[in-house]
Amino acid sequence: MPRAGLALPAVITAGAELADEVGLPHLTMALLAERVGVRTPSLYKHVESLDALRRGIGVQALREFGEAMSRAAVGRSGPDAVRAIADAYRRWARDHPGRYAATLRAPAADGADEEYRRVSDDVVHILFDVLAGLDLPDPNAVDAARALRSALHGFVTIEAAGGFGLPRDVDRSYRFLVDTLVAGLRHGTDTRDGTAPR
Amino acid sequence: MPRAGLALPAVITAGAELADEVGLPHLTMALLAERVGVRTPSLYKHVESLDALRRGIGVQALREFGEAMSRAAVGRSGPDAVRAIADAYRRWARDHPGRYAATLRAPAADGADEEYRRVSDDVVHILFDVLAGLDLPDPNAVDAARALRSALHGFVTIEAAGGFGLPRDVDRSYRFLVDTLVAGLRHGTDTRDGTAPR
DNA sequence: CACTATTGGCTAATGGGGTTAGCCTTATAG
DNA sequence: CTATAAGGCTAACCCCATTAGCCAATAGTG
Repeated sequence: MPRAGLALPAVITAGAELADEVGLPHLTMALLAERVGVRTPSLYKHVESLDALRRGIGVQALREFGEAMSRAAVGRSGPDAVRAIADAYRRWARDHPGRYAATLRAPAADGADEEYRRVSDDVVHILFDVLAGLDLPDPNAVDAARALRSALHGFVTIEAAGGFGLPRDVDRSYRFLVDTLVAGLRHGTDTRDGTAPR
Repeated sequence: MPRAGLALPAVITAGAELADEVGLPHLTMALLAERVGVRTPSLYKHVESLDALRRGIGVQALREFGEAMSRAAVGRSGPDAVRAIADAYRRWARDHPGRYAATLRAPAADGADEEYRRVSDDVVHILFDVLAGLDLPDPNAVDAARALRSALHGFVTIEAAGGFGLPRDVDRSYRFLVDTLVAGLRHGTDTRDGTAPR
């Protein structure tokens, strides 16, 4: 019954581009409205709220992000694949800072965000799979995936915030991080108590 | 000449507490004013702007954070010290989410933020020092410090955002991350080309 | 102890951002 | 061709940051 729906996904995409340009915290309904050539209140015919917009950007971004990483892994295996994925991870985050920031979201109330959790899991599975090709001595792949994800996310975030003193050497540091982690995973942790940190 | 100065640092501290309670993004001048029992505009007699408040919280937080980590390291050395610091890092970040978030700041224009850079460097030096006691085969301590910092920050951030699916096992995953990284550092990366990632 | 400069609080006001309500036009389905 | 609903608009509200300008209390100073 309705008319041509050109807006819904287009608005999200425009929002994502804007977020990349001005930073997610500076993404504003007013700014987006101007960008798409509409008065601010009109946006609410397409998006429920600013928060919903951010969520939409996050979901869309996770999809694109996952695709980019998958693409980077094809035809590679082992440590080479891990490195390729790590590079793709960092490059994508740098090229899409607003989208990347939208990727991390507070836990949406009571599982309301079914879709979000799904795409998020998809991305984690990519890490999971690439680590599976590493013949890890330690069977706990969940821990390994979390470790890799933490390392990549942390590095990329600190870099984006300008947290590393000197701008030079950052590429090498990233390579070092990835290689060190892979080396650690392959040798296994020589700790044998399963005690949680106090 | 002025009168008793009870406000300046107290306001920052109150702001830090509030940030921990409601989250840094929800920290507002109005809220803080209410908290300290004053009308909103009065805050501007103590703080230049909301952004300055956040910066102040960040600097103060970095000091406290550094102290907590130093305290955790005394009497320990080697991998044990690294583990202790890692635990202290995570615990502090969990106990002070608002302060921790304030810790990461965009690069303040042109070196305007001398003080910030200093306390930030202090914290990095702690990591630096604890890694020095590890007898690393690879002399590049800067890379090692960045790696450790990235890993810890990434883990803590993802955890705070509720990014890990299941809440259980997180303690073990953290331990795994730290041990894996230490193992990797000790064995050295078996990569020998210094080429930056493409 | 009185005097005065200054601090630290207040009210009023401005501008911007999110959001809602209600109107009106226009394309589309029938 | 026409009824309908999507999609745009203006007006209005509330919350927040920030500035201007006023006033009381306080702390040095004589």
